[in-house]
Amino acid sequence: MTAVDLPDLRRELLFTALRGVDGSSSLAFTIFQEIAVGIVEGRLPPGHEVNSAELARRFSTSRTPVREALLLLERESLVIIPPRRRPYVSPVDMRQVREIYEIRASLYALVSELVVARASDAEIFGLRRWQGLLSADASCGDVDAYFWHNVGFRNAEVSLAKNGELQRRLSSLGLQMHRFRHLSLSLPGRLLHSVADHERLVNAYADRDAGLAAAVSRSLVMRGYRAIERAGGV
Amino acid sequence: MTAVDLPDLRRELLFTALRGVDGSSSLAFTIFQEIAVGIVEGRLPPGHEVNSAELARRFSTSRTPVREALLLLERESLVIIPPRRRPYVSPVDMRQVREIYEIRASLYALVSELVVARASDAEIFGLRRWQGLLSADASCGDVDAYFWHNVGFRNAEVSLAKNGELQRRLSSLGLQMHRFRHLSLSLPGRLLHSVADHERLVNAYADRDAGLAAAVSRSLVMRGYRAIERAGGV
DNA sequence: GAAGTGGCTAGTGTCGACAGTTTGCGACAG
DNA sequence: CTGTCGCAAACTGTCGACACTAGCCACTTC
Repeated sequence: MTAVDLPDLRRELLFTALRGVDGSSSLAFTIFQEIAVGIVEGRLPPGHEVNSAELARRFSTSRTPVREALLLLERESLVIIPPRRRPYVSPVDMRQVREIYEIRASLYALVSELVVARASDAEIFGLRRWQGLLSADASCGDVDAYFWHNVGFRNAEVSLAKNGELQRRLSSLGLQMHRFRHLSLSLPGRLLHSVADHERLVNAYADRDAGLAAAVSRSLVMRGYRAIERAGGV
Repeated sequence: MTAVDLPDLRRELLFTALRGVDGSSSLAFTIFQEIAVGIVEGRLPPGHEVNSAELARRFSTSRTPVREALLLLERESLVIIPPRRRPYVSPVDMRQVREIYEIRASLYALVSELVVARASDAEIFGLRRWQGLLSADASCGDVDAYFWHNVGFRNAEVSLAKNGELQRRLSSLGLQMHRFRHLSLSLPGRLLHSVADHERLVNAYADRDAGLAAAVSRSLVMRGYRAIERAGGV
């Protein structure tokens, strides 16, 4: 991977499942992506006010597509639009983090159950490839690569669950979660735990043990939450 | 309840958790509600094309708020907006029904766990009031009243879980689900099963048995799905 | 000096209009 | 009679403009 196409790949991973949802013009979606990336990467901090006229100038377009983009951002809870007032980047508090992780834990447990029920042996074997990448990243201590390969692993997993609605909703939650991801993985020892969990998970898949897979998935997510908690919150 | 305020009450139950999400003008939200009700009640059948110009005329407004309303409808998966083509009411197929029920089952299981962990005894006791209404409706065989009291029960339950994100997402799923609700409850014997389940659920809450409550919740939802399946699908 | 009041500015929500695209219909060839 | 091409109507996406509201500052008043 070069430094050029890596960001594209990342964006791809973030927005794939959401693209289909957007039926409106691709112009609005482009603006939506641009701002969303700015938010999840922290360039636009929580509380930062966004000005539709200024955005329109910056993207050299009128305010109409910008407004639609803002609506899309609101749908993903990245922006809050008070009536008749300026939209602003939504704040992240510890309460919301907890809420999102609770939902994710439940839904990934469901994913695991569905994978066991519906994925073929070949498909499950395909997950081992991702797991291998994760192990390699962890032993290098490459937190960033680990994170993105982790996203890839989860995307692969979710698509094996063969539930499009679930995929869409998890993707939406994922976008939110990327805002505080740096807190979750940068703790010492965190990567090794995570690698061990992934290995247990793939083994549970191979054994077709739905209960175990669900439990591991759930604890994997909640371990991430507790890591943030231990790091002192957001 | 009179015949006048009943529809309002119903609309309230359907849209409460979504209203906060909408930051845009109340005009767009009003149009959104109007069309959404039309869709979930079947007046606008799947595949029906909606014309933004005509809607603008009907609500005596311009096309801009209508477009925003359509975006809101798309966010709830009630409408599909292909690029540069007319939006149309999204079709419901059995696959999607299954997908939604799977997610709902998981999330209501989570709700039950959270209720056990977080609700006070008094709050749990409050659920018994709803349960009483359900029993009464079932013995009268009043399917319609049963349905709406059921919605009330679930809303109460979800609010006891004290997870705002979860509430919003379940509300969104609920809107979808109302499109095929009539299939789920009108089967003979269905109501009695459902009443028994609710009783077991409230008892599990009172006993603070998280595992049992989650299991009952899950099976309660999936029983609804199997009822639709048995009725021959959508 | 503090509190209330009035105008001023920035910015949203809405509107009507226009360009580009899709769709439906009819003419025409095979 | 059937399938294809082309035109006209319809509709979407986008634009610039306007009214109206929220928030702010200076000014007045007690």
